[in-house]
Amino acid sequence: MTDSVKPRARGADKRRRLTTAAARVLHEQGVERTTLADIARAADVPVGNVYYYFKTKDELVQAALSEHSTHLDELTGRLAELADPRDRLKALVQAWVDQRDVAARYGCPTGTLAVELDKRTDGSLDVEAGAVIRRLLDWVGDQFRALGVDDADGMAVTLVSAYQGMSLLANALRDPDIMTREGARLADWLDSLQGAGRTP
Amino acid sequence: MTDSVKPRARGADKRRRLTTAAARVLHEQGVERTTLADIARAADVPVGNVYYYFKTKDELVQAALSEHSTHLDELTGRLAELADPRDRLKALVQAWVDQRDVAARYGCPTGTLAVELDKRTDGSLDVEAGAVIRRLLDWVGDQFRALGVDDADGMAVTLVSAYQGMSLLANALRDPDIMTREGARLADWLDSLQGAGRTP
Amino acid sequence: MTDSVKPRARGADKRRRLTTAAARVLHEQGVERTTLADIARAADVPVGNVYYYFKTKDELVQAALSEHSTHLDELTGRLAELADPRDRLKALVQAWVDQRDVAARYGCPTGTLAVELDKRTDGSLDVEAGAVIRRLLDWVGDQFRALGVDDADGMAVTLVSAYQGMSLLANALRDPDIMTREGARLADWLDSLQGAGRTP
Amino acid sequence: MTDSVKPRARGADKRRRLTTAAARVLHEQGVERTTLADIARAADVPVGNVYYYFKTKDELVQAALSEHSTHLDELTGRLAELADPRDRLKALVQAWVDQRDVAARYGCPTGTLAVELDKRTDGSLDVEAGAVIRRLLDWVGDQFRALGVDDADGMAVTLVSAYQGMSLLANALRDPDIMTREGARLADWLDSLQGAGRTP
DNA sequence: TATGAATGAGGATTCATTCAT
DNA sequence: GATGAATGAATCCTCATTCAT
Repeated sequence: MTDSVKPRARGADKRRRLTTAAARVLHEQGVERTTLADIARAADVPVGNVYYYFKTKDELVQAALSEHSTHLDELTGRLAELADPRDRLKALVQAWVDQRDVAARYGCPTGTLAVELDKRTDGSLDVEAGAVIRRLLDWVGDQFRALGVDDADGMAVTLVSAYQGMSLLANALRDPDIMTREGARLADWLDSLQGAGRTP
Repeated sequence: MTDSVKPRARGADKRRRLTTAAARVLHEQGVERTTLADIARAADVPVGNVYYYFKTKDELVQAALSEHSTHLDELTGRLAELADPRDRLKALVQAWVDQRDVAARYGCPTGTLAVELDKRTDGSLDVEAGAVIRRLLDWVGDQFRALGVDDADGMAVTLVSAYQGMSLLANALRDPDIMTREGARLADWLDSLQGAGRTP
Repeated sequence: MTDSVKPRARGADKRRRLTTAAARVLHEQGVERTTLADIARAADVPVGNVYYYFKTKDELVQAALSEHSTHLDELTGRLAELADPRDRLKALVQAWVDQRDVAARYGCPTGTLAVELDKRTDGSLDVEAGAVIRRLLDWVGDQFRALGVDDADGMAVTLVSAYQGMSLLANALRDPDIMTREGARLADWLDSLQGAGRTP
Repeated sequence: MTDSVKPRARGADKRRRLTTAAARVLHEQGVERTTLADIARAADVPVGNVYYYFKTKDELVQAALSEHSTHLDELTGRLAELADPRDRLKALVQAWVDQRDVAARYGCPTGTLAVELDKRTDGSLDVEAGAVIRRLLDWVGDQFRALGVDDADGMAVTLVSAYQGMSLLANALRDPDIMTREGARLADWLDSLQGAGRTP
């Protein structure tokens, strides 16, 4: 019987639903404009019950951050199957471009979260948002290193910076095509790199 | 008598103080975390008096946006004195780098404002934030055009995008050096461009 | 015209009404069982407006404490008009007895407040409640000293202790007569004391 | 088999643990500031399970009250072994003094519970708290009667009153020495009693 | 114009109690 | 009997906005 597993399964399920809903709604509405009731509604969970799973709103923000971090892991996991680091980076850029419509409407989930959390003077969530970005930087840096370029970490900053910048502009101008065009430029840049890289 | 002028003068002064305070405090704390009382206090204006000058909080946000727009005008005005468009762009980049400490703490004023306002579904402030960024894009595009490069507007997007991206990363990682390094890279890139702007 | 004074007067008035209401309602219902709405209603002030005068619930508790402290001052002020310290102490006891019905229903305002606040592990209100009691102890000690008895402070503890004890018992047993009987016993005891205060 | 008994035994054990925990935690934190979860945790019983043993929170308060009542019985039971009623009363006072540190931190368990419950307008727990105190009064009165003093019940009120008062003061001032000094005074007073008592 | 005061609609959080296994 | 999970009513507190003078 799966019956005996059900309660716990349902509990885990609710936690999952709340996390997913939090990630989505916080991305769409921002942290401050999102009420717990919004998240609860999106997850189809009674408001009072949210606190069984998350003691504070900040813990939900934290969970959303972890969710984005997990998405990053899944993405880099898939990209790891590509043999050539250059192909991995190009596939990463392509993944960004594929998200152009969401980015044009709501920006990069992690980037916009970081922007909002960095306004805080209290708490440590800002640091955690930075940590997710740093993990992306590290992975990108590893690929550049595998490519044999000088200053792999500097190039990682350039690439991720370009991604955050184009997402912000696409969002501010509500124009997904910016993602497409800048993505193409980045792909060309990656193609042009010999062992020693050139700037875009 | 200057007495009769004083009230009006003081009125204009208050409006100005409120606008300046709004620009600064909204940048530092974000729109949602800033209360009218915060701005009133920073401007040394009684809370109840704010509404004489600004009918809603959004009007204050709007005023802050205009303030940033004015700053942009002043900057481009100064840059216009440089003869070479390439020098103008390089000076622009240098101006960004000069702001690195503020950027590392609070991000680009206009960019972070745009990120926050873009989360809204109501109002039109998001559009206005985009408009400020578009004016920067236009000005940069004009310089690239003067330089004689192909796809001047596309390059403008690349440059402004890089600025927003490096500001966001510097902010998220609390590292002003990112601004310095990426700024240097952008300067190199501008130097490497073939164009009418510089004699051989 | 008193019109121009009115606003401030009304403001001060409201603060006063809130303080008085807080002192009474907190005494009657206890700190934890009293909601801000209870106090607001008793003072006939809209709930949201309470926060204009008191930033937190604890500040209202604090105000209630000050109110009791003021009552104590007023009482000792009146007693100071009596020439003989023994008479002062006896009048103090009489004042306690006069409050027997309130004490039988709700206990000593300061004592019960202290009991409740002493359960807290946070904040400093418990200390302040103790301070009010200590001021009573000090005043009583001064009278005993004036009477020329040995160990005036120890006797003060005994007297105040007796007051707190009889109030607690009267309250727990809902029997005001306990106040009357113990009050009489205390008066006898004061009379029996040898001291400089009374000629033979 | 003891197997079939075990569950019940365990059940009784849990009930006991809950009662003991309730008595302690309610004394330390007060009724209103103590959550069922606090008690459950202190008793190492799952929250949801508490309701198998106690239908409401008030029943737990009631159980705590009974616990204190039982402690009183145990104490008077031990004191009954002393032949002289005066010695019994002096031993009672000594028992109070022995608890001085707890009293200085949390007050008399029954007294502070009574103070808190007396603020209620509903329920009957306030009466029950009074009943425990009355049983103490009755026992003390019996001892005074055995001593042959006039107005034994009045003297009982005086003695118990002194105990409650000194506990409250020790608690409010966080000073256990108050218990020691007042205890000594009470012992002297008991010693000084002839058949017909004198007030302290 | 200026300003202290007022207002009420939320919003996060807590918790006793109940319920489904 | 046992227990994790669920529920919703309450409560404190915030704040944009309005008002009276």
